[in-house]
Amino acid sequence: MEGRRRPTIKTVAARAGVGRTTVSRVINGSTLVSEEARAAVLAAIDELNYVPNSVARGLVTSRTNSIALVIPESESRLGSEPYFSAVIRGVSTGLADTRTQLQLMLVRDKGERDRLTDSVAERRVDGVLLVSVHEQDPLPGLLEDMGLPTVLAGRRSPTESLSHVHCDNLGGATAAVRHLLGRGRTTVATIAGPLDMDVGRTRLQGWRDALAEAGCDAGRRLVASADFTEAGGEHAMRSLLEAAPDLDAVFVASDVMAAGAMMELRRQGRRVPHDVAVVGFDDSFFARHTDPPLTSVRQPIEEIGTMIARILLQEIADPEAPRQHTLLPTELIVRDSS
Amino acid sequence: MEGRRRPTIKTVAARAGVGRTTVSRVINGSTLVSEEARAAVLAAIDELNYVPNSVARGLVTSRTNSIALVIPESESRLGSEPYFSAVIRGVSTGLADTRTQLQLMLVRDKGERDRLTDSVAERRVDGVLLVSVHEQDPLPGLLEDMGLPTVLAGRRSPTESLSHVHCDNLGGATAAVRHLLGRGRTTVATIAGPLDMDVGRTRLQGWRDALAEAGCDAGRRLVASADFTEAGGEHAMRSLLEAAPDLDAVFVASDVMAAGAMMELRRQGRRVPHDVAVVGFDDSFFARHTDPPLTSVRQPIEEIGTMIARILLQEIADPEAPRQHTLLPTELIVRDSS
DNA sequence: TGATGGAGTGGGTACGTTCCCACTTGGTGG
DNA sequence: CCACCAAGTGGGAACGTACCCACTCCATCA
Repeated sequence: MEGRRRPTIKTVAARAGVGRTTVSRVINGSTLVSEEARAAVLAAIDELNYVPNSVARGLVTSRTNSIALVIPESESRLGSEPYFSAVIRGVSTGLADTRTQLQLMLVRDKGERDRLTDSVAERRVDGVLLVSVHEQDPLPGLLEDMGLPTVLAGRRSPTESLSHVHCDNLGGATAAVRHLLGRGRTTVATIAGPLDMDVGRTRLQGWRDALAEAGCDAGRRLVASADFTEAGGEHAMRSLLEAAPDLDAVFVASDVMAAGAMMELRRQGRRVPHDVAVVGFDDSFFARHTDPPLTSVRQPIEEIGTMIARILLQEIADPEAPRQHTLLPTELIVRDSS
Repeated sequence: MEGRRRPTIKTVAARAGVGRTTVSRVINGSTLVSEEARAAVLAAIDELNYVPNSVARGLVTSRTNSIALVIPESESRLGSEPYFSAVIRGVSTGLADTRTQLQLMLVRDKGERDRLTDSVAERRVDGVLLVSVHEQDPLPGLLEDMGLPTVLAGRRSPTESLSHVHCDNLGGATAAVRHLLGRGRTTVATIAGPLDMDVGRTRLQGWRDALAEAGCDAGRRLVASADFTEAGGEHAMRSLLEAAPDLDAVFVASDVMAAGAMMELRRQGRRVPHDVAVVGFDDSFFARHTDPPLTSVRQPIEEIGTMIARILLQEIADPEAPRQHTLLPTELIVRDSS
């Protein structure tokens, strides 16, 4: 009882004693169907165990009911970076009561990048979610030109034209630095994220703003930048200690980098927080478990994921709708490292 | 220059002055095409910027060139559990030089489970990758009945019929416990994973085996089990300390649970490793950063992901091929917690 | 009573591709 | 000189659906 092929809309129509169109109407919820016909069709669908072929449907509607989540990281960041996991979970939540499927595309090198653009060109997805975009990334512009609905988590620049959702990086960073100053620290350095990303630049600006308003030094020797990886944080910490051995606090633009920085501090015999206070960003789950537990700026990553998914669905439904720019708040979580 | 619709195979054929079939042959690499025709077609494709419509292709070939990765976790495990991220990355690597797309399906509740089976019934994927399967999970059997190629990371039981890749949980667990005994510990408890999962039972068995071979107590009071979450680990540690206040070591079946267990130990004033030695499982990236750094059994998670992807591709290409069962080695990484 | 119109219906067609098959060539064997 | 074949080719059909449109009812209204 397995040999028979899958039933089609035609089979159902024959079984229910109606035309194909009527079956189609029932499936798609049209009201122009008599109760009688509807009941017959539903019974037939149930008996035959019929499921519409989404590929055939996609051919005529030119919709695939699936979206792509693009994670363009060359390094091993997905492995260690809870950020991406949280976004994925949030996106999945945003799609929860939809029939939209989620395609995950990790873009780590040229080859994967080509596969991505091909896939998009083949119209295998109705829209694209972009995470962790760099300022000069050609992909967003490409997608915009193709007219494919696109929503970003984060933004390329303060004048971002595409719909996007991001968190209050400026406010979070200034809050972190004010907190450090409030604890009596006088020489607050920073490990910034990549400076070709808005998130990197904005958090750095927050550091600058807070120091400026307190009349403190915000010289170049107190700034290092890294790529959001642990090794990057370690290396940046090393160069900071060289350039500014007198620093007594560091604001680090991500928890993963902060973990690396703390390893380097320990290696050089600086105690946290006694000698150097440390504040991270993200409030990752492991911030509670570092030695000492890490003070961090919490951002609602999962919520960002949910929102970009919802906004994308709206843009797919109505491509003419105006672009949406959403800003979510951050919150400082104080632990023992500061 | 944007208004025109996408070129189809017909457009290309007209441009190249050949028939549709010839274009199709060129695209699909058939040898029965003259050099002349091939060149003309390739030129036309290039000029028109033609990309085959994969949906139309899928309709006739009944292949979608995409597979599903199913992550069936009701809790917030994807967020904190580096395991899933590593699997995702590995799978992506295994798909790297293929044109196969990866669909991610988080199954957290009944609704998402229904969406999943519908999606599979609609034949929106060519095959399925299953992670973290519970013994009584109906899904693997369902997929097997449908004749849809399926590969598991882990297994339901030692007699698993579906293709799967897993690591040497038994060997890893015994190595961990032997290590603890070798350090002079005498009362080694364990926090096992869920006992309705093979991975939970097997790691528990490894603990038993190692204690038995040393002639040590492996009584029920030394066993607690939890759901691989941090809170679960905390709670399990609490009940262990109640039932066996004399314990001087714990083998924990995952790093995340170990992190929770260490928090509880600290809360109760037990020093790690002085009073209680702790060994985890997974060697997650944060094991180096816990306080103290966590000894852990390393398993090649990413490699597991890559292998299940490759095996699935093989089964899709040849559904009659025999099922494959692969076992990968583990390795104990000793740090300060033991 | 005949015109009007809305509800309900189903056949034809298009979506863009692959595959089957029949057709043309030009060369080779008897 | 006539089969014969193999390489190369292209038209027709099929995949399973949604949508356009024309059609039949039957109630309503002038």
